Amino acid sequence: MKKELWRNLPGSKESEQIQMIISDSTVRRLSQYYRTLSHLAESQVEMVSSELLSRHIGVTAAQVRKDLSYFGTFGRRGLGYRVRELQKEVANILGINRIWNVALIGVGNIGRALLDYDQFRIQGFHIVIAFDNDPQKIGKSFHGVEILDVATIPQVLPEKGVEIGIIAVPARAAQSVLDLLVQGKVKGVLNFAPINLNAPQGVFVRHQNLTIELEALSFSITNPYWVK
Amino acid sequence: MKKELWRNLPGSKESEQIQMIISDSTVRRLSQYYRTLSHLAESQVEMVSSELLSRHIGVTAAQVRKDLSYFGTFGRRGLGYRVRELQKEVANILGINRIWNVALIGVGNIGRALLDYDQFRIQGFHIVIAFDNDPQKIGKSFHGVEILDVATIPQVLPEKGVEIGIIAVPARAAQSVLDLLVQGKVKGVLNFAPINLNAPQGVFVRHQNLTIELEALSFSITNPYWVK
DNA sequence: AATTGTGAACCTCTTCACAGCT
DNA sequence: AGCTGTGAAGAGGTTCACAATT
Repeated sequence: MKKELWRNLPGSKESEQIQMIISDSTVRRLSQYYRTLSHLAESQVEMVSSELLSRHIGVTAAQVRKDLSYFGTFGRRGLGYRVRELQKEVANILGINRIWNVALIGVGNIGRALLDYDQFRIQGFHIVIAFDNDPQKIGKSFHGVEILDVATIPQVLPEKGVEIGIIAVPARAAQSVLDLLVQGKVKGVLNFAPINLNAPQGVFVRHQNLTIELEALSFSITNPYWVK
Repeated sequence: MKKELWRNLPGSKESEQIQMIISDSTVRRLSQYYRTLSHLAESQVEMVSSELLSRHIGVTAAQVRKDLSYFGTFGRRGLGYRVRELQKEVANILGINRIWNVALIGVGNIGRALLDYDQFRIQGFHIVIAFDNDPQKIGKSFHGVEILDVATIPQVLPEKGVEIGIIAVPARAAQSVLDLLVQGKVKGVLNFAPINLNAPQGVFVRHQNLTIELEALSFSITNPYWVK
């Protein structure tokens, strides 16, 4: 009784165009399931129930089962899920069963911290090249990663097989950097600049805004009765 | 016809206990409205419509008006909102009309980047003290911020007037650091460690997970038909 | 004429509850 | 007996559409 998502293939007939959208919340939880499954696998745990998995993440067991059900049937009724098997399945779903080449733009304090951040490499995201517009930095290397002129982005990215860009430049420069990344044919961008960016259809942009989170904390502390 | 949220005050009668919950999405958008309003104010713009504000953030105008309506009536029909007035109101709502003293725990690569990150100070979040468990670092200073032994957290935080903690330690140490912060009577925590944390009622914890965002990007690129 | 504030409609996500396997 | 997979119900968040106001 396998149920799977159908791609909205270009050539498919009207009647087959069942467009299924996976919510951002589900994707983010999948990433957390993957991390938990990795820990369990390291601890030699063989089987796991949706109940146990859910407690590690802080959601309900039904939520875990529902999330997984969008992609297939991975468990055994009465038994649970095989840890290593499910870990592999989730990696396939997330597309992290491979190496992603990443470019970093902006080698300021945040950029340097990211270059230094082992976790990216461990998870298969390899920063293979960096860019800056500061002549002092261009031509140098940081943590074994070469720093080039931002102007060369469109040319260099395809050569290096880069598909993901990380923007760590000031807000005023972020949109023009994004435009260069688009010229360089990246498919996804992680933006640390606190500004909304316009990307063409098909280029995915996600935002990581450090002050939003602090301000949200400030709100919760200031108005404790207005939050869960 | 002013409508405002009522606090669920401890002494209030049953019938008055109208518990209004503000969603996380609304709070995060408020933070973005504030940033946009600040830019507009710097540019000497006097009035702004919900339509214009919405386009800066990438939401609908109705969404902007609905978000603001939870807290009062700030606009003039036919005219829009006064930029500086609304900016102040949003600052009050978010609780950022003041200085927050912040403690940083973990002076590794991420921690150092945060110490170095001007934006926090500009937005009124002052990192006044840092902690680590590395004897090499304890006693030193970084960017004018003293680094103390994590063991002293419960004692030092009240002395320094710290209400917010930032956890930038490895996952395995994060829960014990949180427990120390709770002893030190912090009210909110921003956690960079990729692990779920258990906090007592009344202590707010938010997570900033850098790899979740990259993995979500990987999902979007790998399955473009399954996302918006 | 322009724009807000807001109930109602709509849509999306989460939880419930139970049939179906192991 | 235990646990998954899932349709249906429920809860929550967003958009619509229009009366009210400047």
